[in-house]
Amino acid sequence: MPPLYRKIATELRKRIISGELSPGDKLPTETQLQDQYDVSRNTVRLATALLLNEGLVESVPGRTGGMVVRERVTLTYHASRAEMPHGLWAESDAWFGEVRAQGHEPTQEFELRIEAVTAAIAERLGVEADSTVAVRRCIRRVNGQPSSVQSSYYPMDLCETVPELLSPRDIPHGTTRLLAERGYQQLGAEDELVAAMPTPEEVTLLRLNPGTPVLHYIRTGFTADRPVRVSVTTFAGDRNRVVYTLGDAEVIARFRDRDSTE
Amino acid sequence: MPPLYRKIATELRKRIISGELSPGDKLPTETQLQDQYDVSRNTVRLATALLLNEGLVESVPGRTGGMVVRERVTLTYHASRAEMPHGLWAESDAWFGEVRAQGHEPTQEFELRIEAVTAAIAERLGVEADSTVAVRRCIRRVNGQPSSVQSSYYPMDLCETVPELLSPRDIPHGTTRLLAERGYQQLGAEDELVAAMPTPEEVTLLRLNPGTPVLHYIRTGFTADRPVRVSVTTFAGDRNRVVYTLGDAEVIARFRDRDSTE
DNA sequence: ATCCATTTGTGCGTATGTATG
DNA sequence: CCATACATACGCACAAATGGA
Repeated sequence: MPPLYRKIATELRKRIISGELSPGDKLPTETQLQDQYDVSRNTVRLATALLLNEGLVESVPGRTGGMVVRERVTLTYHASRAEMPHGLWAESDAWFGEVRAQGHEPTQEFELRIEAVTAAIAERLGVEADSTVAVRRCIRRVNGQPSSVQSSYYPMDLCETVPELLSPRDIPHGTTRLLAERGYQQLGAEDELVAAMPTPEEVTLLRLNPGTPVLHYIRTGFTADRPVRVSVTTFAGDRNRVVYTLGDAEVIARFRDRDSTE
Repeated sequence: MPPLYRKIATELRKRIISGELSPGDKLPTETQLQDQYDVSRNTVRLATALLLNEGLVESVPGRTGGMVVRERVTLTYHASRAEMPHGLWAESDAWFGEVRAQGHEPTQEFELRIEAVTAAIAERLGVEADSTVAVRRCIRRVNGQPSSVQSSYYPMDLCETVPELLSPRDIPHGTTRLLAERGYQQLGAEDELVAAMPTPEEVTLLRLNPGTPVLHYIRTGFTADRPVRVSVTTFAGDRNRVVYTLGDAEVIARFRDRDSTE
């Protein structure tokens, strides 16, 4: 027999998932739920806290506020199209194009820092634990709302050959192409994907609601000799999706076309 | 100025992240925190609830219990190695091999069901919204602990040509190879990755602690003509990582070797 | 096997603060 | 300014789980 607050949460959750309550609708107020279930306000709040943590609702204070059922808009990020392997597009160009194609307005802000590496980055980048790296950080927004944060790490010795990396602005045709032009051609990459709960820093950066997980997407790019770049992208979990196309992309495109014309 | 419970959570979080409190260590008890910060028990519990939801700690009731700092063991799933494109391995064989290679003991249980499709599956599988599909469900455990749940959906017409799909047991060399032998060669696939908070069902299935997100991994497999399979894998977010190798896998392997021999 | 001490879990009541229309 | 919603904080009580005496 589950405790009261769980039962209340379960009933409300059902009403949300079934569609009886659709995005934008409001749950009964705390007072209404108190009366309805004949419980204390504290118990009601335990129930709604569960739904908040599941990301099903968000709370809006004020006269006309309440617990509002959240909407889920998903933006797709095509990882296998970005910067690989005969990279026609710069990664940021690719992202801009994708967002626009999905009917939204992309913006991004760049930032450059020189930092000491963390253990996780050092290992992937194949540099000493106490070395410094150039970090190109980029906040990407969709319709003004923060959507993802990307930090790209480059070994310092690379920046001597390619000083443009130290520019705190967008690089016109993308860093991948720039590196290739200077003899560092990215031949392979390894992508890692992890779901996690955000750190408080990520919460403020991405304006995450409580209960929103993030998707960490870590790409390590290799030339023939060694890793030349590690980029860590943090996606707001409820607003993003990462997609890979494997094998023959034609068969998939063909199906999509047939699908949309029928 | 953040509220009291957030300040307490922030201090405790710092001690965990800095390593002052390592996995297995216990936070001060609720009573100790009450005295230490001179707050009510409720406030202390609001603080620890945050850490619980971030997955940093888990609670153990009882005499010697407490809030224990959680350990993070990550298992790697190589998505680009599984079943594609010249598929040497069956997907489950591949998974078994990977888990063993990482020094753990894999087990899995199969289950077969015939179900009406959901909208999400119907769209990906290219079938009518009211049609039925064969669902092969598989719970994968690592060292006895549930690690991921995979549901593979096949259109019913496929099961007439390939009746083995309806077996509620493992298929020796994998369904991908079986389908290929019957003329349904999987030429391409599309993978989608999404971070989400688990449904209560997923919580019980995967024995998830509160505050643990999941990683949904959806693969749609295509023959030259159409989708033949959709598999939805739900990974416990704190115990799994999905990896893709893009481009020239050699350059990455070379670096790994050099790395491990030095 | 029993009881006890400790710790977290659930639940009640109350008061005051803050945001919004 | 007020009414209403959620947010923070206090206090209390008892239940459930766990390990040790």
